[in-house]
Amino acid sequence: MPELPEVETTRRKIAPLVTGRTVLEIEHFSPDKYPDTELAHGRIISEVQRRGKYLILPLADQAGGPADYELIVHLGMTGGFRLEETQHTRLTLRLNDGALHFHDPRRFGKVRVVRVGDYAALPTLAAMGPEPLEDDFALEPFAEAAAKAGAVKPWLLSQKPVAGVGNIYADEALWRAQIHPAQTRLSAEQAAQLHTAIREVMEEAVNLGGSSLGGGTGNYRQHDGDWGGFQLQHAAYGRGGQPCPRCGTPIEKTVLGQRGTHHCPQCQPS
DNA sequence: TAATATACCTGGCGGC
DNA sequence: TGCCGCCAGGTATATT
Repeated sequence: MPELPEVETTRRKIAPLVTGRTVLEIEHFSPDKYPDTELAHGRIISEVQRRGKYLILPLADQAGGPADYELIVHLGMTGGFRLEETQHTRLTLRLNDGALHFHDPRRFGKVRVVRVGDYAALPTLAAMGPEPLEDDFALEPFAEAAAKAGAVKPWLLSQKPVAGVGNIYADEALWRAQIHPAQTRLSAEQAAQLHTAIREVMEEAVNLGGSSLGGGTGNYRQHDGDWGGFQLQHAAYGRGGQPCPRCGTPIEKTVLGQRGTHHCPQCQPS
């Protein structure tokens, strides 16, 4: 399922296909699910930005002019862009120079057009924490918040301490930092380990094009059908019952905050 | 205010 | 072989 590395990979791949293009029409049959998309018609996509797991496409009414609206896209669990229409195409972005199809089997994805910076309808985006791969993801405020936080994994998934961490990368980062997912109030040393682990995991996953998982409908693939490669590096996520790569103890699968959670009971004691 | 629970959604898969 | 029900999980919303 798309988390920050998968969304960043999508951003890099679709940017050359849409930047500078005029939106002729956004076609779909779900006005409730994809509101205000008609506001994009006739506008020019000036660039493709990313904030956490959201893609943000600023829209200007003339080439080189300031953007007055933004097309916001969240891939949900199964969303992605395709060059060809599929059985699960939910929305089509028709441009003056081709088209992109939003493929989303489980319909958890979101697409909407808003005034620039007006994220009132997207509270998670409005309250998004710092980007993990940017300099503003500073250790000090992270450690300060971690010292007061509840269970660390749900805290990470809230997007407030750091942007873009989902279930897979939360499990992987906690495994690397050797912290139990349910631990509360991290020590300064643990916060520093986790801070480093989040950066490492995200950086490696972005470099490998994200994770593609087999089975279920959670398959993430890039717009051209390419698969990511980070799933081959998973140490904990999806490896319940298999030996921990660090100590050999079987990885335990539990449920925490309604989410499947994987950890090593030896390396990540509670 | 914060933490926790639930709904949304649908294809794959295991069990019978 | 076919049917049934569980499972996956990011976000918004409701509840505690």
